[in-house]
Amino acid sequence: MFSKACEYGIRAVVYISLQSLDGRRVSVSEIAEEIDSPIAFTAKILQQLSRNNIIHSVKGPTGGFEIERAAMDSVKLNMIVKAIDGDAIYVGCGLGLKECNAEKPCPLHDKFVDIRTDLSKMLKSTSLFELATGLEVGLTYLKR
Amino acid sequence: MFSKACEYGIRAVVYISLQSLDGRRVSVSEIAEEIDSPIAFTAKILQQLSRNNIIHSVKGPTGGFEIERAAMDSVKLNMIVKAIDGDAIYVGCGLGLKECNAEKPCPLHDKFVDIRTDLSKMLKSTSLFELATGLEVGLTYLKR
DNA sequence: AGAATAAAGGATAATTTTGTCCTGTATAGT
DNA sequence: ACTATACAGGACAAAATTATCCTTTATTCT
Repeated sequence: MFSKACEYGIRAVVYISLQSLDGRRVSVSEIAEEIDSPIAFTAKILQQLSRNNIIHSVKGPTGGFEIERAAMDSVKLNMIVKAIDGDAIYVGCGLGLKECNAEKPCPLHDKFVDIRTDLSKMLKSTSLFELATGLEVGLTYLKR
Repeated sequence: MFSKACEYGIRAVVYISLQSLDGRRVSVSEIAEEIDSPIAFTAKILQQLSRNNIIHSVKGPTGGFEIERAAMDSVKLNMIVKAIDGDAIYVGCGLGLKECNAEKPCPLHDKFVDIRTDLSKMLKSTSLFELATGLEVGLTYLKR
């Protein structure tokens, strides 16, 4: 569904959110450790997210990644997916046709639209804060 | 969502179904031409589908691929997806965790289960016949 | 039997995705 | 100013996916 990069990205951002709720800035190595992801690859993904203003990075000692409390509400999953995987998941045809739309639909078009609308709604309505608090309360997990 | 291989596979099988409804057996080159896919790669995928008894292949002159009328009803999309992409799409965690289930869910687990249940239902209930007849009537398209 | 046709299958290549390593740059603390 | 820390970014490597080519096998038709 999502690329590996996107999976790591979401996990990383949720972990950063969780720590930012405690006022803690976190380093790439801590993130990679906690979400069980390859460290250098994770660093690349965090760069992308930082460039897209989804997370905030601070260089130097005591530096690391953080995310403002307000951003945890305003940043939804779809923004993270879009920053990493682009909008292929929203736009592309399920059967890979270049030209596929209501006028000239592929055999799966209508059924796909339904699924994708649901997925899209879910991603657009799920905030980082929601995901981070689930973790905080111990309802959900990020590792393994 | 699906791999390229799977996209080609579905398109190919739908095209074969359409032609089989007319009693026509089709060659790899005709299929690749009609669904706009790389011919040799398509051949590999058809091999897989043939080994999985989803389509029937006949060697030699007048040979090619075909699918029985009864199979068009019994073969659902999920069987094709499974034959090509395996069951990762049904089983795996949305965030890539190895261990993710109702006991120890990832932050997205519940929301993902919903989406995937819908996708799964759709694939399990969509037959080749249904897709092929949509094409036949000119409601849907396979190319471009 | 021989020639032509079409799938099967092995080997290999190109591309994309995933992943690593190393140098540069900013910053905090002494 | 110096040193240590941590992100930024470029170059490179490995693995997976996508794609091609060529030989073999089965079958039909003459």
